[in-house]
Amino acid sequence: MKPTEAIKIQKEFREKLTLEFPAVNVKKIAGVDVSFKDNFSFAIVVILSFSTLEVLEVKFFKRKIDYPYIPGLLSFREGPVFLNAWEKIKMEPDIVFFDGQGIAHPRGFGLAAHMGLFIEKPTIGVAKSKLYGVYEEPPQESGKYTYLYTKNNQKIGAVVRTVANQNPIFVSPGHLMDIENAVEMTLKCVRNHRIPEPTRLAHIYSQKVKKGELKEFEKGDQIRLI
DNA sequence: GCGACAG
DNA sequence: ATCTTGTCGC
Repeated sequence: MKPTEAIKIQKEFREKLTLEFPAVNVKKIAGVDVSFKDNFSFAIVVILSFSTLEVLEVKFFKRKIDYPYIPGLLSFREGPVFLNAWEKIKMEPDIVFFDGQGIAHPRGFGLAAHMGLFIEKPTIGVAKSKLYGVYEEPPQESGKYTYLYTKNNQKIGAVVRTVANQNPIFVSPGHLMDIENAVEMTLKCVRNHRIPEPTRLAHIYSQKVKKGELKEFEKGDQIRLI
């Protein structure tokens, strides 16, 4: 697909986003990440308990890379392989965290927003750096944050300090989500690292998968002696 | 034209 | 993202 065509699709589908979080009781959440090696991409989906952050299920999918990295078009590179892995998940998470932007995007349609429409689930974008928007540096204390705005002063996300004196992360809602809930839920997933658990674990697992060091599993699979 | 630019 | 080991710092 040509970039101009992909951009047209983003402008068309952003209209379908719902930036409101349905009042659901969040029990299980998911973290997604994609890694690359040679000519292959490896997508990982990790299911966690929202209250304990315990890992309940891990599934992955490998396929050839068929799209280049183009700023603003990340979902066309990582989306397909993610959807392949998503189909393997047996549990049904209430929220899905992605390693990238939600609506904090040039056309308001980043990876988390795009995938949210596909899977019809509330999604949140958690990026390590900014793609689009203007903001003021948040205070150095953990848990503090400032907002991300478009050039027209429209609020599109938050710049969150998850760990004191460490670089902030960029949080923005995808689909079926709002900024306040996105920030609140993201902070609840932070343990002792800058990156919240869903995305952090997905990243660790995806690194192991491409090295052939990870086996998929789901709760109950654990083999134990005794 | 110049700078910015998720992963 | 990836190419890559040890090393400085909280």
